[in-house]
Amino acid sequence: MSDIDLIIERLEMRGHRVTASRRRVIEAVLAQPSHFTVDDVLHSARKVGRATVFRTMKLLHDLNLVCRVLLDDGTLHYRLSTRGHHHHLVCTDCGRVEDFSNCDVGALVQELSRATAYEIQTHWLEVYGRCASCRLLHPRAASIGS
Amino acid sequence: MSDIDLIIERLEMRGHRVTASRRRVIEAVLAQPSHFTVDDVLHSARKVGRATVFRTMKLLHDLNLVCRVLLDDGTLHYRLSTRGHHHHLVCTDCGRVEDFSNCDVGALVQELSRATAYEIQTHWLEVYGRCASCRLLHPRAASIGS
DNA sequence: TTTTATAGTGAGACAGAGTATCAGGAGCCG
DNA sequence: CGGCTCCTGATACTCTGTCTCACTATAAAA
Repeated sequence: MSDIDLIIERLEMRGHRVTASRRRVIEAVLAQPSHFTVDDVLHSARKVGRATVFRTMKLLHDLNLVCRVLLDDGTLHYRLSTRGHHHHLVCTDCGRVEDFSNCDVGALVQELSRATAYEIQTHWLEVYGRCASCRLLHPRAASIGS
Repeated sequence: MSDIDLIIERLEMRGHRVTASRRRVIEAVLAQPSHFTVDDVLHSARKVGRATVFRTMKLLHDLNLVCRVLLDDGTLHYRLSTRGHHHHLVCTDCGRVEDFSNCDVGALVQELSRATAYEIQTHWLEVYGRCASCRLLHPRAASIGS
């Protein structure tokens, strides 16, 4: 079963209608590189209204089929979610994004919960750095200044 | 020396002019509760143009006098930065924000760096939960649904 | 297959956050 | 005090996202 069919099945399971526009948006999402903006999808999925692209992205997010990545510059990107809860390591040069989930945030959160009496619900962690190839191409470049 | 004088001194040190508008914005920032939006400052600092408030907030952020908090609903808030690097624990009911810096993210980042060959530059961590008083007032309320 | 209730759509108006422009005003330095 | 610049405020604009509403198409019943 192809990726798109899996997603469509998930939509049906939740009682959402499978429309032509939704198919087009999902196809566009699947055709994107690792991460992308709503605008990218909008340009890729021709013949679909702007509002519908936003609505569909929100739907996919609600269904945990897609997750958000906050880039260094404050812009919000999306990417297909492969696993459940995980975090992102974003290369500030080329924009490549790695997932990681083998993190100790769980322990930190427990400690924090005990210390503050908060009932921790969720967290958001993004890590920024430069990937191996960018470091080879531009060793320690342009890292001064604002 | 008062808070405002400290900030002004910092401005001067970096070669920025100390203007009446900047004073008014800084006073407004100091008068805010723990966290606030640009809009809050805008309403509090009367007689200062919108653009100038944005410019001054950005300036304060660049000078590390103020830091950003990403709320659960996606809105960006500000707060005075008291220490250097730290993170936020945000109550999703009342919006209260706690700082914490005694976190193990450093170890996580080192491990991550070794595993991925990234040169880690920075990270962004926000934790969301419900604070003790909100849990007392509304025990396990309204946590179902979207 | 036809009907039907209603979820979904698209165009465009709207809203909120932030930036660009530019003439005029105010700081800082000599 | 004079003047070079930085800064300001008004406003137009951009960008992202939401709302509205008349219309359409889906899914399920008949």
